[in-house]
Amino acid sequence: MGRKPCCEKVGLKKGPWTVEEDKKLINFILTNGQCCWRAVPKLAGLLRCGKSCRLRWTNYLRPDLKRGLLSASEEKMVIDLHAHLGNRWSKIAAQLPGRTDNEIKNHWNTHIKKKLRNMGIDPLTHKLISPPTEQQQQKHNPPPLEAKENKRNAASLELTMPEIKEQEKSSSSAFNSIDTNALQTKTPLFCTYEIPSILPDEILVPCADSSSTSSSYNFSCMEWPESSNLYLWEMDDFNCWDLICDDGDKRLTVDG
DNA sequence: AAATTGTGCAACCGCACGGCG
DNA sequence: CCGCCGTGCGGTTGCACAATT
Repeated sequence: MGRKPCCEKVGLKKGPWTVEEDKKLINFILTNGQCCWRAVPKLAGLLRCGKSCRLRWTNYLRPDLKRGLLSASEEKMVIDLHAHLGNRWSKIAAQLPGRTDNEIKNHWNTHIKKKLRNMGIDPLTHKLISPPTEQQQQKHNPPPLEAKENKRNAASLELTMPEIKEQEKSSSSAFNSIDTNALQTKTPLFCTYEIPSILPDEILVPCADSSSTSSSYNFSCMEWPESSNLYLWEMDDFNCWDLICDDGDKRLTVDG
């Protein structure tokens, strides 16, 4: 109530960061470490608000970030953790070294949600999407998909199911926890109403001890990819930043 | 080839929380 | 205890690029 904005917005730059700005922020943090974010833009000579600087650093410039798509095991972890924690992306990200909450949130919204829906699982509750009543079925025949996903879903179902089945075969599949019979009984063009009625806890993520907290959640069962397609920065990778300095016109890219 | 539509992701916004005086 | 301040979090938006028509 009546609280001051986090920063004086007049004259501040918004939108995508330039290489020049990245350089300034990186140089500042390497020299001074992470201090009061509010002071960072001023001290670093940036026309950004502190929030923006923090976000840029944590989500993109941090040297310990992994780049690239989440591996199958990471995806599985995200699903498991989401079942426990809900949309607490920062808590989920804390369990996935090198991943940011923003990245996981985006991946969830664009990939995982879709996959779970295609499998007849509600991404919010991690339970089977309940079959509609007869009335509902009459109202919505054929059953509507979410507006934004209609077209793609209709086109991709044939592609996604074999993918899912393929993943299923893999021991490190992101979908190990899903009842395989439920999948095998479905045709590529299955709809959610064809899902066999099995109890949600039969197909859903194997929850850890309910008494466990997010910090004590045991992932010893998880397989950590040794050399996935991920690109993990190491200390030597700070050298990447030399490229930034040498190449002022290009956007900062660090993906292999 | 051009126009339209869809997708993925970086970044922004506003609120909540915790520390401090 | 209260209010201020800085920071973190989660939801949402905007835009570039890809796919489709």
